[in-house]
Amino acid sequence: MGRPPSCDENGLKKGPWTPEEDQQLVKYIQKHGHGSWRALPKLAGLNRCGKSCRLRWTNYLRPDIKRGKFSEEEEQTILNLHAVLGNKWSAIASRLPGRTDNEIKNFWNTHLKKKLIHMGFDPMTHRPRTDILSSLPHLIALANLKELIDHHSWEEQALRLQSAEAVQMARLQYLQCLLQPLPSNGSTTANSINSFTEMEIINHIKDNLGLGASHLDTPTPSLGTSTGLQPGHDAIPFSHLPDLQIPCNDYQTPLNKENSVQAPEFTALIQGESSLNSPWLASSSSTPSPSVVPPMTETSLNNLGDACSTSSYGEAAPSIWPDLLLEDLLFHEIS
DNA sequence: AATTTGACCAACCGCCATGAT
DNA sequence: GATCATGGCGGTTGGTCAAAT
Repeated sequence: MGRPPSCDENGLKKGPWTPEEDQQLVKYIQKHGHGSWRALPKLAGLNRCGKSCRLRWTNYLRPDIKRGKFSEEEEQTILNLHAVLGNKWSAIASRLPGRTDNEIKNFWNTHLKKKLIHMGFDPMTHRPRTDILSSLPHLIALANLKELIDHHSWEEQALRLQSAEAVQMARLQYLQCLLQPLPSNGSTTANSINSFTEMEIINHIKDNLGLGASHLDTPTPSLGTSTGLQPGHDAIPFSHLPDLQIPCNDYQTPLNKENSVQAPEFTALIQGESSLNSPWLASSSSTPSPSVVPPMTETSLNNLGDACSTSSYGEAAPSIWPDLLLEDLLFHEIS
C-alpha cells in the first residue's frame, strides 16, 4: 500500500506564496503553534498541503531567521563544517543561528562550491583536485609529444592544433595544482600569481618537479631558493607546508591531518614512480595510471612552461573544468 | 531595444527515519 | 513485526532579475 503523495491533486495550491497566505500562516502559528502540519492548512484556512506550510514556515517565515548576505565568519564556518560534515545541511545550519539549511545549501551551490573549484579544490573533498594529478603521466607524455610534433610534418601540426585546446586546458589545470604551494612574495593569496614573473613561475614548477634551476640554463633564481627551499633533485614539493591549506585569505580551511598531501607521495607521482600505494590517490580517479611514464625532459618541461606563459591565467584563474576526466579528454582528442 | 545568458533562491519532489498503532 | 502517518533532509527545478551581447 503506497503512501499518498505529499501534496496530492486535491486542488491544493502550489508555487510562490502570496503575502496574504504568509500572514494567515504566521497568524495561525503564533496563536496555536503548528501542531500537526497535516492538519494545519485546513485549520488555518489555507489551500496548501501541510508540507508546503512547514517549508514556508521553517525556511522563510520563522521569526528567528536571519536574512541578508552571509558574513565572512559565516562563510568560513560553512567551509569548515562542510569539510567535516559534507552535505549535511541541517547539521551545518544548526551551528549557524538564524540560517536555514536551504539557505546554506543555496549559498554553497551558488558561491562557495564555485570558488573552491576555481581555486583548484574538489568541493566535495576539499582537497586539491586529484583527477588532474592522476592524469599527470599523460600530461607529461603530451608535453613530450609536443616536443616531437614540433619537428614533424604539417599533418602532425594539424593534429597538434586539434589537441591544442585540450592540452592547453589540461596544462592550465596542472599548473594550478603545481602552484598551490607557491610561496608568498609579499601577497598571500593565490590570486597574487600576477605578481610573479613568468620565469619565477616556471622555475617554481621546475623546483616542484625536482628539476631545480641549478642545472638549467636560466640564471634567474628560483622561487624555491628565495623561500628557503633548496632547488635541485632533492627538492621536496609541499614539504614546507605543515598541512595543505586553501591558498587564499578568505578560505583558510585546514584539512584533516590524515588527508593532507604527503610530499614523498607527490614527488613519486611527479617523477612517475608507482603511486598506487598512496592513500591520497587511492580515492581519486578510477582510471588506472599507466605503468610506463615517459621521462620528463627539459624541453617537455619547457613546453609546459610555454603553455603557462602564453595562457590567460594571469588575468583570471581558469574557470573551465570539463566533466569528463582529463584522460578521456586528452586521449580522445589525440587518438 | 530586443534577446540571450547566467546568477540567485524559493519551492517542490522523493526518499528515509521514526514513532504510533 | 507490519503498516501507516508524519516530519526531516538533500537534490533539483523553475521563476525572476540583471548583465551581457
